[in-house]
Amino acid sequence: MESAPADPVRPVGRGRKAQAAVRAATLAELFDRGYAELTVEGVAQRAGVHKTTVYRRWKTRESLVVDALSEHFAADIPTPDTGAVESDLRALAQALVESMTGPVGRAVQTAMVSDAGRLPEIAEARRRVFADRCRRAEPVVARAVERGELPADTDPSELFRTLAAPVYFRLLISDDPVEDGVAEQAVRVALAAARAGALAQGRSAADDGRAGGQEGGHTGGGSVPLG
Amino acid sequence: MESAPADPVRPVGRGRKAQAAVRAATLAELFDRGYAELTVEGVAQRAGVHKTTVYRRWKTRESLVVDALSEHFAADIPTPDTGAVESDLRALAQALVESMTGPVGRAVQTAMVSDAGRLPEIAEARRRVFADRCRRAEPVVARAVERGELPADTDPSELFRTLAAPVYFRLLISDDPVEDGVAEQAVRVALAAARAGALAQGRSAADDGRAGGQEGGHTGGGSVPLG
Amino acid sequence: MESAPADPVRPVGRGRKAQAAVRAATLAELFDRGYAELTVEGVAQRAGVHKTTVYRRWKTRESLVVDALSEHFAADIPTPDTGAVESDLRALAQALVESMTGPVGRAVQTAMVSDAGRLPEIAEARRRVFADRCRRAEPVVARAVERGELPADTDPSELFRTLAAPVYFRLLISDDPVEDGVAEQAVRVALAAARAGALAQGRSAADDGRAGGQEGGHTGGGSVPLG
Amino acid sequence: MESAPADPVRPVGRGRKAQAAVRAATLAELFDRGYAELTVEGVAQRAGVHKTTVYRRWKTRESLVVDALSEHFAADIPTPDTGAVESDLRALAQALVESMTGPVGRAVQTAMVSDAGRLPEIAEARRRVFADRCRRAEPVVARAVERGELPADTDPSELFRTLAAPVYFRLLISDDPVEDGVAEQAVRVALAAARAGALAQGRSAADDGRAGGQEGGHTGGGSVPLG
DNA sequence: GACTAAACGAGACGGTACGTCGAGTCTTTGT
DNA sequence: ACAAAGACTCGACGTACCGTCTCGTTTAGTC
Repeated sequence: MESAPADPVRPVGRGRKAQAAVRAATLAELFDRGYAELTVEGVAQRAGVHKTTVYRRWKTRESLVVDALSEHFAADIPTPDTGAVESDLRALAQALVESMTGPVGRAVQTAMVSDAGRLPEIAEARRRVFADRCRRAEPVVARAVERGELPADTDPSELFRTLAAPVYFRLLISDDPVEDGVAEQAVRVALAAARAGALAQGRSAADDGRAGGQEGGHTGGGSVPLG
Repeated sequence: MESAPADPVRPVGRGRKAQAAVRAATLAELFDRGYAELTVEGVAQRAGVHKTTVYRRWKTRESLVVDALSEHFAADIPTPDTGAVESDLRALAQALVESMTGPVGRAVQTAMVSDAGRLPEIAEARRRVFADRCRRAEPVVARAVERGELPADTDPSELFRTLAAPVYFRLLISDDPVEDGVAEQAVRVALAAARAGALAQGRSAADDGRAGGQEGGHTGGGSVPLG
Repeated sequence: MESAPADPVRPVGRGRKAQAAVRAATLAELFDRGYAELTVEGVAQRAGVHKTTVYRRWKTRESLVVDALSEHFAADIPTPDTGAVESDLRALAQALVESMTGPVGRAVQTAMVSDAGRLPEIAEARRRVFADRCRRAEPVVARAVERGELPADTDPSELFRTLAAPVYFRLLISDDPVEDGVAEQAVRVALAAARAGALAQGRSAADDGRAGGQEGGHTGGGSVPLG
Repeated sequence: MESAPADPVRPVGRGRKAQAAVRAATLAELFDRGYAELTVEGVAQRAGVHKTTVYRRWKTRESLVVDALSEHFAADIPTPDTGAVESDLRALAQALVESMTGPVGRAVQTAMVSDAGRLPEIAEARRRVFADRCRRAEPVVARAVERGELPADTDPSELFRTLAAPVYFRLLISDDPVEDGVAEQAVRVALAAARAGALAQGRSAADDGRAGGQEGGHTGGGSVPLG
C-alpha cells in the first residue's frame, strides 16, 4: 500500500523513524478528532515533524490515512481448529473482540465505517477483509459438519456474519460496551441458530449474490434527488 | 428538534421553502459526498440559496447536519402486536430494513456512524434511538412469554440487538446488500437463539450495565499515545 | 438636495420626525465612526428606525450622507460691512471658526475632506462653497480699497484663502486646536500680507485659472501606475 | 517602519517582491477608490497576488494601509540654509509642494486627511510630521532673526503653518490647483506677515498650548447627541 | 574524516471553504 | 396606503488548512 515498503535499501535511516511517528500520529488524530477533522498540519505537529515532511511521502491527506490504517486492517484472524465448533467459534469471536478493543483497534474500526470508509482503498479493504474472514469460516464449518455438530447445509458466511454482527453493532452502531461476555453471547446465538438450521444456505435471498456491480455501496453514488 | 414545525402560522413565506430546500440539499450532499466533504457552500448552491441564508438559521456546518438528520433518525419503528412472536419480529425487522433502504434512509444511517456520529447531538440521538427500540421490544417479548413462545427469562434488549445487528452489519460494515431475505433471516436467527435460551437475561456480562457515564464511547476521548 | 423639502404638505406626520432623526443619526455616526465605518444599519438603529425605513427615502448609503451633510455645508457666512477691513475680516474669520467648532460643524467639515469628499455631490458642493465665499469677499475688498485700507489690486479670492487656510489647516490637517486666537491671528496675517501687496492679482500663476477640466481633482481619477 | 529593511539577507526571494507589489497596489487603490472603498481583495488582485498572501503579512486592512502610507508620510523636508529667509522659505515651500504633487504624494496626503486619518497610527504620524516640520523651521527663523530679517519674537511654528496652510488648503480643502506660483505666493504672504510682526510668539492664544489631552481631535470621540 | 546526496525545517504562495457583517432588494404582516 | 419586520442575494471580511514550491540545514551512508 506504500511506495516501496519492501525495499529496505535506501530509506533506512532518519526517514524510517519519522514515517512511523507520522503513522502513529495519524491514528491518534483519527481517534481523537476523527477523519473529518483530521488535518495534515495537526498530524505533523503531533508527530513532531514538519508539514512538508509528511507531504514528501504521502501525496494527499487521504493517502496518509489509507496508509496509516492499512497496517492494521489486515491484521488477520486465524482459522482455529480446536476440535469442537463451540471452541472454534469462541476463538474466532474472541479474536474479533480483541482486534477492536484497545485504542488502536477502536480507532481503526471506527475509521473504517466513518467518512474514511468512502475512500476507495478503504472500502475495498473492508470488503476484502470480510470476504477473507467468511472464507476463513469455511473449514470450521466443514469440520463441524463432519463431526455432526452442525447441519450439512450451514452457510459459513452467514455463520460468520451472525458471529461478527453483534460485536460490530455494539461497538460502532449502538455504542454499547464490548466486553468479555459479548463474544460468548455471540457464540451462543450463532450456534443456536446454526443448529436450528437458521443459517442454511440458499434460504437467504441475499446470500452471496452480490457478484460484480455492487452499485450504490457504502461510498454513495451519483446525485440523488432526495428532496 | 425545531422551534415549531407544527405551527404553520409565522414563517410561511419564503423562508419556509428555503429551509426545506436546504435540509434536503444537506441530506443529498451527505449522501453524495459524505459528512467530511460536505461544505456549506455546496449545500447552499444545491439548495439554490445563498450561503448567508444557510448561516442565518444554522450557526455552524455541524448544526446544519444535525438538524437535517434529526428529522429522520427519530422516524420510529412501531410496536407490533400480531398475535405471534414470529410475525411480530418479522414486522419489526421489516420496518428496520425499510427505514434504511432508499436514499434518504441510507444517507441518514450512514451519516449516523460516519464522522457526523461524533457530534454530541448525533451520538446522543443514536443512543436514544436504540434504547427506545430495545424498550419497544419489551411488550413483544412479554406477550411471547405469556403465550409460551419464548423462555421466560428472554432479554428483550438482546433480542432486539440480535434482530438488528445483521441488518446494520450488512448495510454499514460489510457492504453486503440489504434485501428482503435479510429481514427474514434475522428473524429466524433471533427466534432460534431465543428459543434455545441463548438470549437469557443475566448471561451476558455486558447486559445493560452501561448505566451513566459511557465514557470512551463512539465519540473518542482524550489524547491517547497510540504510537 | 431632497425630493421635496419645500413641500410641507404631505410628510408632516410620522415620516417627518423619522427623517430628521435619521439625518441627525447620520451626522452623529459620521462624527463617531467616520464615513468609511458608517453603516446604514448603525444609522437606523441610532435613529430608532428600521433599516428599510431609511432605504425608503434614500436610495443608497451615499445619498444618505450627502443629504445629511447638505443641510449644513451650505450654512453660509454673511458678507460683513462694519466700516473697516479689519473688523470685516474679523467677522468673516470668526464666522468661519464658529461654523466649524462644535460637534456638528466639526463632523461636517471633517466629512467634507474625508472619503465622503469623493462623492461627486460633496466635491461639487465643496467647490461651490469656496467659490461663493471668495465672491463674498469681493465687496469687502472693494470697500477697503475705496477706503484706502488695501492696495487697489488686492485679490479678494486670495485674501479669503489666506484668511481661511490656517483655520482649516489647524482643524483638518495638523490637528492643532482651533481656538479664539486663531481667527485673530488669521486676520493679522491676511491683513499684513494684503497691505504688503502680497495678495495682488495676477501674481499667482494659479490664480483663478482653473476653468474647465479640473482633471485630477480631489476625487482621484483613472488608474495610475504608482508602483 | 519595517522589521529590517537594511538586512537583505533573509527575505530576498519571492516574498520581497510581493510585498512591494502589494504596497504599491495599496497606494494605487487608495488613489483610485479612496480608503473607504479600498478592499483587500482589490489590492491583492491589483498586485497580482492572492488575498491570503496579503493577510499573511498584514493582519487587517487597516494595517495594510498604515504600512503602505508609512513609507511615504515620513518623507522629510530638509532644513534649508541658503543665507536668506526668503530663499530658505522658498526652498521649504517648494519642497512641500513637490511632496504632494504627483500621484503618490497626492494619494498619501489625501489619505492622511481622509477616513484613513482616523486610524490611530496615521493620526499619530500626521501630528508627528507637522511637529517635526515646525521644529525644522526653528533654525531658519533663528538665523533670519540674527540677520535682522525678521522680528526677534517671530514664532517658527506659526511661520511654518502660514507657509504650509495655503498649500494644503488648495490641495485638500478647496480643490484649487497646486501649481508653481502657489509656493511663491505662500512665501510672500508668510514673509510679509512675519515682517509685520503678525507671527509674534504669545499673541496667539492657541499657540502651542495644546499640551496633554487633545481630546476631540481629528479622530472623533465618544458619542455626541448631535440631534 | 571529509563528501555527497537525501531528507528535513522553515515558510511563502495560490487556493477553497469557513463563519461574519453589511449593502440593497423584496415580500409579508399589521395598522 | 404605508410602515415595521425580516428574509433574501451579493460581496467582502479575516481565518484555517490544503497541497506546491523553493530555499538553507542537517545528517546518514560512502569514499
